[in-house]
Amino acid sequence: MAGRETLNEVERRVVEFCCDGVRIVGLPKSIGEIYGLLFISREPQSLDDLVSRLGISKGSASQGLKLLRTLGAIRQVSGEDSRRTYYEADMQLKSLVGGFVREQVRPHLASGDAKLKGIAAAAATEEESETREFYENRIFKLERWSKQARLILPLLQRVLGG
Amino acid sequence: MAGRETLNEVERRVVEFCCDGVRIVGLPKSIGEIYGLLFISREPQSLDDLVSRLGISKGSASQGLKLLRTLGAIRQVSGEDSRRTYYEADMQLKSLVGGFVREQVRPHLASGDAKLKGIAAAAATEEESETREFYENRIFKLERWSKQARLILPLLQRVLGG
DNA sequence: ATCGGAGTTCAATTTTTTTTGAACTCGATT
DNA sequence: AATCGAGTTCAAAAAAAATTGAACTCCGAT
Repeated sequence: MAGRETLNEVERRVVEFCCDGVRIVGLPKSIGEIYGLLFISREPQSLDDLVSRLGISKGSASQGLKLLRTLGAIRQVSGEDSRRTYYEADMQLKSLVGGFVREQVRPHLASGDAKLKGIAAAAATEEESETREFYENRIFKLERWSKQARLILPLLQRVLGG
Repeated sequence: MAGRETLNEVERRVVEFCCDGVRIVGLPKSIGEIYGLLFISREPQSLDDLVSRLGISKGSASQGLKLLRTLGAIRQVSGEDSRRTYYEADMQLKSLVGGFVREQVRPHLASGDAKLKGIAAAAATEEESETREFYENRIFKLERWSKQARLILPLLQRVLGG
């Protein structure tokens, strides 16, 4: 059963639902397909199961599984064939969001902060004092935004998780 | 001054910063450029100012302004030439996020909910009772996620705004 | 009522992102 | 030590998204 080559209606719909979901957060469709199928499968699935049931390439499946692993959205488990690796979905929204924040959001915030420093330095060289003050005021706003973004993250965790 | 054709260093850096920002939330670069330049300009800018200073096409500028207007991220104001429309940036993070949620997030949540109904209906036709129960359990989880996503939104508003 | 120019639209083009597939690695099997 | 096959890699192809630009609309001035 775990190895049949087509999706039933529930599976198809859940896979599509997950595609929509990952697109919202800017991840490619194949990620949603893989996660979706793992999510709605009773048995753990191997890479080749995903390839044949979703009709995607080995390359996509391999890369998709890799990303989902780094996000902590799936888990490796053992299955019937001892020399394959099988996967199942982690279902805690908390850990999905946590992984996403850690891997995709925090790096951006960090590089944003670095860029803000550069902007401030450039503004400091502005000679006309009114313009310089205007710039400093604007930069202050940007810095506040960055702080507020950071503030959201632990809050998210709290709502979803503990 | 408002009409010069190049960006100074502060302007360039702020524009780039905003590009990065909008990419995170999945909007095209041109949106970030336009918002960024309005954000860091002391004078309101017209469509043609944006075209010449950012080096983008009229089409892009027009479409970008339209989207930013629907998000409530910019405001129309009057400027020196009475027959042009000038714009300035709305700087309240609250209203930016509010507009984004209203225009880009809520519609997805709504269509997601509709799809969940379809999944539930499909699951109800599953004949094997263990599988059906498994599906129902999974669908329950998806429904809970959807609820939690909605829960976040007002919370966001509260942190950023009121 | 015609003209001029600001702004919009959308099909074609360009750019970016995603997916593919064939060559490869590596560990287990004979 | 040669083979098998699961999984990875990455350059090339395909698909998707953004941008352009030329034709258009609309309004105000002549």
